[in-house]
Amino acid sequence: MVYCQPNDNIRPIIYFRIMSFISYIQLSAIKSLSQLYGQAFSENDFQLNETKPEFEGDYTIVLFVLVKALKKSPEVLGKELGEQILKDHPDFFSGYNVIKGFLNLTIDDQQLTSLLEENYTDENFGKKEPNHQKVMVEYSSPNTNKPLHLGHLRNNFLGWSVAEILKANGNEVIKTSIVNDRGIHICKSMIAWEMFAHGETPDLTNEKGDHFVGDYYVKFNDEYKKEVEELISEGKTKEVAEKEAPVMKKTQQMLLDWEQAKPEVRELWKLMNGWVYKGFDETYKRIGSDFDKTFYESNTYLLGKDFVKEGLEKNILFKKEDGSVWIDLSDKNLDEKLVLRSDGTSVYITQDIGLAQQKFEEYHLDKSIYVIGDEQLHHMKVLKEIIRKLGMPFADKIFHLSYGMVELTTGKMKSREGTVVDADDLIDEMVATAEKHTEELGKVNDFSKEELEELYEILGLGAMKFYLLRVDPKKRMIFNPEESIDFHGFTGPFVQYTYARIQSILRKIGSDEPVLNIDGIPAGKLLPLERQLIIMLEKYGNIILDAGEEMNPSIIANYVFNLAKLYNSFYAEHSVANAESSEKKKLRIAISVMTSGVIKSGLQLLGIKVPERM
RNA sequence: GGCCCCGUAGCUCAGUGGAUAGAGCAACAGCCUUCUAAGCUGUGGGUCGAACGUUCGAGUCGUUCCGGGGUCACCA
Repeated sequence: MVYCQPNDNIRPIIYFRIMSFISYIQLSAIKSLSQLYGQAFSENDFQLNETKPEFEGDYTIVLFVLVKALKKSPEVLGKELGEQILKDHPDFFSGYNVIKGFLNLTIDDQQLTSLLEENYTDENFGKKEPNHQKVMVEYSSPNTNKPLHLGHLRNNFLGWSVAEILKANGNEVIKTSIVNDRGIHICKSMIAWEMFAHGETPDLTNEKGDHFVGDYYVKFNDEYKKEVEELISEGKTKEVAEKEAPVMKKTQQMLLDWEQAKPEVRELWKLMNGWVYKGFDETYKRIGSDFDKTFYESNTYLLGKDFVKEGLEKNILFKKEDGSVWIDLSDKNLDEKLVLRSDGTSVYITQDIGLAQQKFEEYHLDKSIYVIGDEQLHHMKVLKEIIRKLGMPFADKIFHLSYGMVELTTGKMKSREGTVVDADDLIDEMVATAEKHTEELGKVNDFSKEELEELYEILGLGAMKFYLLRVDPKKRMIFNPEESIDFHGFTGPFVQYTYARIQSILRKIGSDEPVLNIDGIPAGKLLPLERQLIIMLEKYGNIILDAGEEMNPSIIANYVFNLAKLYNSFYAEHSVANAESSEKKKLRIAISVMTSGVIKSGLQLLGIKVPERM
């Protein structure tokens, strides 16, 4: 985004607050081109890239397109433009070189140290001013008949992180969840509990409520399978057996009773959902998921019926002979879609229409984001289309942030086959791994028990969140237990380690020098790694922008990893505390402070905390 | 079958139409008397699924094909 024209009367340092290097260079090039060749240019007339490490320079203008337009050889054009840019912005650039069709520009060291000095203690570096946009992010949205599993974790981490990234881009964000607290699946657990529990409760068995209820869901399926097999052995067909199994009939009756608000059914329902919520809350608290507003399907499942009536009157919807109501989407390459059953009850999509409407009315949203798996791409497309056809104004403000399934190395997760990775178990395992590694290394033996436990949580969850967020959400991912448990390389703990390492340096230096108030970082020749770090730090603002536009936390994860990697190379090469001169020491302290700040900030956008020591 | 997504190193993944396609893991070889070795440095490993096409230039864009997945319920 371009905010203003570069002007030689304004010192470049001013731009640091309002404009990224890359924007500044782009405008500089446009201006110098116009001056040179007497015609107007735009950012589409050339390409601006980061210079590849094997060449000298920081940013590169690709000249080929210009070569064509201006009918000059790349060498001549590059030289003329390089000279002109340097002449126009002598403070900002210190040199250029032309190789083939590439004009490589080098930023002046003084600009880099100025940028560092301006920003190195700024906790909000890279984040944007409020843009007065209201965005709702719906995520998590669990069923209350079984505990959360690995797939839910990807959803939760993704939703939470995207919400944070959107906040960092200046949006006002409302996090919500729609709890799927009613329906046949809940009744299954309820029936099984009535049949087999003999009054047991999570308190009596000392079990987490969601797991407790989930166990009865499994028991239901076992019983159901048994009954179906019995009926088949009595000579019934599979279809008939599945319909007539007594336990299934009971469950369907219970659903009807629930809908008629039969008190004893509602009471049991409330009781068992209460157990589940208690279990969920524990998990949510542990993984850091939170919601500004929770919708319950039991409150929203009747919504949307008004629109059916209205749609019928406007002839947008039509009724079939059996009384069911449909919408024809064949003009959008979609089929006819049922919106009301023949018995007059609503289907999933009917409530979705109603809830969407409620969200926009209640919160005056500019955008509504749904974090839902990609198996519902079709459903969300249909929903959007129906809303558009019904003439609701917010159809284009609905965005489905779809993400791929998490699969295991052994294949897909299936709850009925017991091949799910339970969320709580996985977290425990990751935290235990963190404990194991930490004990082996023995660096924090002086920590109290409480401090150690906190550290294990930070590291275990950091590893897990990073593992699930480092891949493009759109792609389905394979969960490899051995790899996920690795704390080396492209992992959360690696990045956390870099942070802790910097804190260690600063603690040691801080005792005799003020670390956070360096007056005047001296100019001077920067070493390659010093330059690279400052240039990389400067990019953070654009990274936040990209991640926001794409709604993709993996952009942050990749950036923060590369930053940590670069710092570690720097660390191995140059000493901060024992720098060659006091000027270099000041500079490197500032680089270290800013690096740790950006790491902390970036990880925070992923929902990952940083330890001061590890 | 229609529509949608994916195919890059042994594995997991990066890669705004631009220079010799990059990381991590795994393998191998080095580096702890100096700021945390959960680290650093190096080596090996690729017909970017295939073929055409567009372009000065294609892993990236288009078409076709091959392979994998999803989806097309009076389920949620």
